[in-house]
Amino acid sequence: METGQREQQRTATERRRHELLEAADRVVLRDGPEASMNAIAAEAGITKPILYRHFGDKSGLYRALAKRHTDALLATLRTALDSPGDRRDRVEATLHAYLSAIETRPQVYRFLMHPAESAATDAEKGFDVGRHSVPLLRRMGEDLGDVIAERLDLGQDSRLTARVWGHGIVGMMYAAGDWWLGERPCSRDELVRSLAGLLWGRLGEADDRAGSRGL
Amino acid sequence: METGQREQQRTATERRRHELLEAADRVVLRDGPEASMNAIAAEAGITKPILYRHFGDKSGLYRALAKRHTDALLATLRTALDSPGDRRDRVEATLHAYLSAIETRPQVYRFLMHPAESAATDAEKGFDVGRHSVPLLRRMGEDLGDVIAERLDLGQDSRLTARVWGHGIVGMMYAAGDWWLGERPCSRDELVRSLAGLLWGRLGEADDRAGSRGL
DNA sequence: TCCACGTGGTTACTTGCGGTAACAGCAGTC
DNA sequence: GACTGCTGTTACCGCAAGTAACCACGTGGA
Repeated sequence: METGQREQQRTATERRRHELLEAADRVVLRDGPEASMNAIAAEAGITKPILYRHFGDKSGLYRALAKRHTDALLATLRTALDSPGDRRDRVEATLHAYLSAIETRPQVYRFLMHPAESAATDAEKGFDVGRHSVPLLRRMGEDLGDVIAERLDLGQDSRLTARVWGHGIVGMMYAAGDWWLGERPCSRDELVRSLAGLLWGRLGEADDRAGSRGL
Repeated sequence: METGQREQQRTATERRRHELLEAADRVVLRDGPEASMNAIAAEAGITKPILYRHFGDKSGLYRALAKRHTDALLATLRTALDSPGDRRDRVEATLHAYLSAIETRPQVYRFLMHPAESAATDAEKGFDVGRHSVPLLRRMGEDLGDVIAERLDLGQDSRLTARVWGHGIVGMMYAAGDWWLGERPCSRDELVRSLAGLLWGRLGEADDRAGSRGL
């Protein structure tokens, strides 16, 4: 009755990798993205070279870490995007989901958004400039663009418009969220409603202030 | 007939500082934000300690550098915001100004947006968390929020709504611009029109695609 | 039984960068 | 002439990324 020994063997290295990622996670969430490889190795109870065997270099480790959190966040947003209600309800639910995520785990958020990356480590230098790690913002923008494209009819150039909007809306959510997280100028609900109002065209409808030259 | 010697003396250090910034600029634009202090010093024809005397530390130098470019960009945007035409014309002109700026000098843009910062160098640690350098995105958001607040009447909570919109619109411009700069999926004009359409409420008005569950 | 070998682990090193200490030349000023 | 304040230097510290060389041990043939 072989208890799948060879299969355990096969996945042993993956499980080890997973454990190392858990340790790295703990350290990064405690010390921020500038956590040293030494510190991470120590947290995992081992020494540096093993980390390098598993992840190549620091940015490799960070990419693996970022991927986990990014996948989780994207899944959450997808769920919100499929919530019941009309279109505006869905949009507001998605904004809520995003803001709630960054609010409850700000360290994760900081790590994902400001990884202090570098990449372009000579190897791919001059090869694919600017294509460094396809970070969270891009992936969210692409995903939202896909959803918009498949659900909305935007006339001619519909696909392109959907992508533009995907990235634009994600950016709006990002910058407003980042600012809000730092200053906390209002409740989450107020923020969501203001942003939804913006997306629903209140900017075009608003009255000029008396005496101003108009925006 | 003193030729204002003491005044020249007074500004001599500032002029030196300016020269050093010029050199730093050249190196950063060539090597990216990870340019070393040694490299910058060499470009300026001097050695490291002088840089440190002038700017304190690396992030000090980077802040000085960023401030110059940020001020310039903000002035450009202000001008566009004051251009003739109706509100939508102004918004489109501003989007054009921004995209044109990042298009013509992408290295400057990358440097400003992804400075790979760190700050919190023990001194202010635990003091003013997250207030690290007030980067470009924040300043643009604040500025736009001010302009909106002074020119538009947004009902109750007008000031707050204006700030939210300022940051939101800037973020939209940023993320869409970043994506566009990397992929170049369309002309600048098409991008501007798509974004303006988004801001003018086309998202709320668009039809659901046949057979989809609706966004 | 012994040997080869992959695998998880270590110590000890190199390289390079941010940052600093200590010192030297050279104005102008009391 | 001594003092001050600027220019600049060489030479160093500390630390983090990344690597080389080596160790221990369980397994699987010959």
